Amino acid sequence: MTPKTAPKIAQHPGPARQARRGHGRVTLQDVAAAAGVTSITVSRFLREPGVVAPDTAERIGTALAQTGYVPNKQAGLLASGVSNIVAALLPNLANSIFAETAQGLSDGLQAAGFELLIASTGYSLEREEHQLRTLMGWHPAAVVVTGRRHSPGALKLLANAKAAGTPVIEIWDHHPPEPGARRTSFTQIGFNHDHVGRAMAQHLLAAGHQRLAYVDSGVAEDYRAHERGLAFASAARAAGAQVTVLVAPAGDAFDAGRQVLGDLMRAGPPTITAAAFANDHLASGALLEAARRQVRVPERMALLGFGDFSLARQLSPGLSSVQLPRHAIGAETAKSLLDALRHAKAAVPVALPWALVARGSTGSGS
Amino acid sequence: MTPKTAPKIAQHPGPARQARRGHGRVTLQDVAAAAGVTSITVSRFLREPGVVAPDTAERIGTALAQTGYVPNKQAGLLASGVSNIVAALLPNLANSIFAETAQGLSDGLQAAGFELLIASTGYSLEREEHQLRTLMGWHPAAVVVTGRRHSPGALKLLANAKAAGTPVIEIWDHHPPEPGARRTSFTQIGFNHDHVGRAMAQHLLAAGHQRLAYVDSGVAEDYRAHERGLAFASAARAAGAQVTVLVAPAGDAFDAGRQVLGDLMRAGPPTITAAAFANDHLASGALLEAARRQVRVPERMALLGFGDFSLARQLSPGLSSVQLPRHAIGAETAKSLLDALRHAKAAVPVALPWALVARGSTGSGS
DNA sequence: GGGGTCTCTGTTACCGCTAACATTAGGGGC
DNA sequence: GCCCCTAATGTTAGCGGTAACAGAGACCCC
Repeated sequence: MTPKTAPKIAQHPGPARQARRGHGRVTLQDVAAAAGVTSITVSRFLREPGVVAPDTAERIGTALAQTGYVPNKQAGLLASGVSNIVAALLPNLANSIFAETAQGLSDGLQAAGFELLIASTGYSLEREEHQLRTLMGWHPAAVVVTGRRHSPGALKLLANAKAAGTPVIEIWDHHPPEPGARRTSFTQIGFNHDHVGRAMAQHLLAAGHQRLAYVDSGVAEDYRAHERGLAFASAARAAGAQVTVLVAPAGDAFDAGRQVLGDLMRAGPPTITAAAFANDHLASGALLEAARRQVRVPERMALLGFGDFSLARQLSPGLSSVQLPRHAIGAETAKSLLDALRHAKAAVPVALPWALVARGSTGSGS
Repeated sequence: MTPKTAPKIAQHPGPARQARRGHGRVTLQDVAAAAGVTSITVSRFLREPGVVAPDTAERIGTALAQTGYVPNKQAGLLASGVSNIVAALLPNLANSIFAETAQGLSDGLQAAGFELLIASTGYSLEREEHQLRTLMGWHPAAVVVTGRRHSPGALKLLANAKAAGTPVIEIWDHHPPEPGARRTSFTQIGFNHDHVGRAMAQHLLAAGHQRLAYVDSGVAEDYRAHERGLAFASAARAAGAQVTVLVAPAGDAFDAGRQVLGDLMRAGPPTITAAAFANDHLASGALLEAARRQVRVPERMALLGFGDFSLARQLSPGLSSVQLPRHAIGAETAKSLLDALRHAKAAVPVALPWALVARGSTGSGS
């Protein structure tokens, strides 16, 4: 049996080659045929309706509606060589902290006709590299990654991208380059976690506490939480206070926070009187557990969170926390990116504001 | 000035056409040249390393490492005509309810070499249609949408996709087709919201309540929450109870829940003694507000949530709620999808289990 | 030793679309 | 009438890969 082909009519010599066309989808050619023009005219019409003659435009419009044409992005991007894709890598989407950033990015990019391709890394550098490798296959117009720590392979991919003129932005961090480090530097949009850690310590010190604890995240790879802890500890110690660092157990963050409260109460002597947490979930768990155990907050134990989740101010006493530019990081990144792409220049780094919100759990109001 | 071209060496006649190649990226051709083979050999090596001779494989491996080749997905997918993309549309990513579903989908698909393209609709049918139109441009291998209600335009797109052999799955719902409705039916993977609403009513009735309220979501387009409310009300009324339906104000869901508690206390006579909520955030807000006002839960007011967020069992009393197959919906969808694609058949619908978890807020334990 | 089979690599054409250049028809100035 | 210019559309050759088919050796068997 010869392969299935259309009957040949006076065709040039050569073997019957199996046609690859026909995945059943409507192409520009089909639309063009229906409108009595060639495909390029339809292509032009789609990008700028004004350039074709009014009656042609009308026929093309009808043809488009009739056929239900859906443009093939693969073909379009390949042919034009320009990409309207922005690739973004976040540790996590389930966590509201990053979901809002994603939302901010998405809003800003969509308005400008860009598409967002998101992947999550689960805080693992290995997964980040793998995801990045996959994303780069789409030849994105820009790349957004979270934080300034990456695997060597990922760094190479990012450096290559930057060298090829693709803007690369690191979000959720804003840190001066390490003195000795020799690596390509990328645009940073976020805030300085050292500053936050220090401010958290100062807030507790100002309330008169001298025996402090920092409760680090159970996610070992969350280096930003770790950095805040280091800054917290060093600021507190510089002021003559004592600091214990605990690591929250893995699993449900509320439960972990509950459990940590027990550890905090048991610690000493000397007794710990105030604790700062890597995130609000942990802190909320501790606050709820304190209520259950009738531990007086903030008198016996002051609690300070990070992230200012909407739950924080609902508890009683309200949870003091650090309010973050969650959405702004995404929005600013989109802005910076678009600017860089439009003017073919590097994206500008941005340091975004954060604020320590004092509530009842560290002493002030309710 | 003539356009910049390479010096021509005894080239065939014809005008100098400006080269379009050269976006600065490494192509298969470059790798092939470095390895001393043709591009097709490298292409084969990439997909199945075993088919090329061992020493060729080694040279190609070296060439790949040297050049830092990143495959161009646009070109690959276009040429092969097969897509490894699954497009998914969810109302929201910031909401943990859907984030976990996305995670389940992503896990299942990534293991099978598929890529997930996610977009969010913000519960708006209009945005859904727009996003769907955009996503279809990638010619995905399968399409996942949330719920069974779509705009006419979106329905047409989905029907076209299904007709072209692309599996289409509706998640988070599982509902018998409406009798009169004339539309293409798609595979559903989720649960029946009528059943849940009824069970919520029965739970409160069994605890002896006769004056009930259903607090609907502030998101008008969340028809599933609305359906649960209708089923709740009709089941309760069938049992002789009275039902009031409230709509939560927009804005922060905790605050809305707090506010609703006030409304519930003020309602009557006769007094309302139990309320079911469209989600756990609202219910938690009400529960926290009840604690603040020293309203006794469940004696004076029983509260029942939906979603069983991790916060639910942390409060005291614990919030009774409906535990949902959040992750399973994603995982099952991935499974069903992969099966359908592998065997070129329709995806099988799945009804997934949910469970009403009784805690202190409706009477039982702590 | 001839022919068959297997392994490996190459040639050609094409995926669906767009950039660059070409062509045609009509309009206006002199 | 001729020329030039503009507006509208067409022709050709890719983008960077992959499918289908072809061909060159090596090996084996009778």
